[in-house]
Amino acid sequence: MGRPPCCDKIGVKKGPWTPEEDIILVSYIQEHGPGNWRAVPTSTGLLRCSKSCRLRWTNYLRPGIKRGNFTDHEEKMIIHLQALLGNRWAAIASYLPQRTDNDIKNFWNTHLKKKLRKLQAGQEGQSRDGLSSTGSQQISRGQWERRLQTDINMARQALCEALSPGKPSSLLTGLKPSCGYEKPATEPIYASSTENISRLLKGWMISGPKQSLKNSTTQNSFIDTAGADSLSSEGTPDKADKNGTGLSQAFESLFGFDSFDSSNSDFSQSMSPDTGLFQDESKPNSSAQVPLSLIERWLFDEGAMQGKDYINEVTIDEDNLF
DNA sequence: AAAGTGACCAACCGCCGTCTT
DNA sequence: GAAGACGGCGGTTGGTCACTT
Repeated sequence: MGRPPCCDKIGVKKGPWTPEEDIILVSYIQEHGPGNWRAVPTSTGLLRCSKSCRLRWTNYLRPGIKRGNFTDHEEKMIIHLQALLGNRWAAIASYLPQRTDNDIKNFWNTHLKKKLRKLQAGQEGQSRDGLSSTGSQQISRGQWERRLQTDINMARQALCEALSPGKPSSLLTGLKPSCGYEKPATEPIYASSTENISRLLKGWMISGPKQSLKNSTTQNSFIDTAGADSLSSEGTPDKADKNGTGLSQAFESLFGFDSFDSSNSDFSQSMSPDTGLFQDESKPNSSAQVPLSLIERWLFDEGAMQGKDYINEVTIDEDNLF
């Protein structure tokens, strides 16, 4: 006999999360830390299955998530890593600590696929003119394989050194805080969690807690309901991010902070790994993580690319594109 | 102004390996 | 060892918004 079910199938709510639900989930995790998702619905009263809670946390509420436009740097890394790893979004995301696998996947499907398709179409046009790219792609593939082998070795070495107490490793200096070690003081990773939380609170204020209050008796005392009537009760918080009047009070009430301005709030610091609140929170594959700086160096090795546009060197998996 | 279309993205679904009983 | 739930992952869907006709 296995374990008891995590949640009942009946009575489980689906669809978009309300800001209220977000707050309940965040406050629970603030208290208990992420993990043990099975207990979340029962402990919080959320009518969500544990899977949904975990997904909401990892893809939206988790501290340090960067949203919005991908930088050129990130874009290049994704393209290169996708060519190397395939559609293993979680693995790719492990090299982009501020991005979720879902985000990367969406970005790939909506932007990069098209972009690369266009580029390939352009290349095929060139090929027809007598400029075949097959040879260079084969060379490139060989280079990747050699480099991959090198990186695997380096990762192993880093892991060994990490597991050897009292033996600091230079390789580890570029590792992410999710590995459970002290991050460099200047590194901003996981520092901007307030953006997520403030988004949801702002969204709540915009959309108004009116309807969500109908179904809940918790977490509501701090909400200023003024102006909520003309607004919908559900929806993605950041899509309604227009004003946040009264949010400071709400935030203070919930988390005990004066402000949640993402740039310099106390909350931002409190949610950072240094203060321990989410120290246990981790991304996959942390222990065997290849140091980011090494990967980046490898990814953007000018010499390997011979000064050409690297995208043209990427061997594109047709199955992933079409 | 209304209808049509495409882009974007949050969330669901189903599979698989791991873990617990 | 077997059964079944958990946790994680990748693929896909559906709702919303913006832009075009």
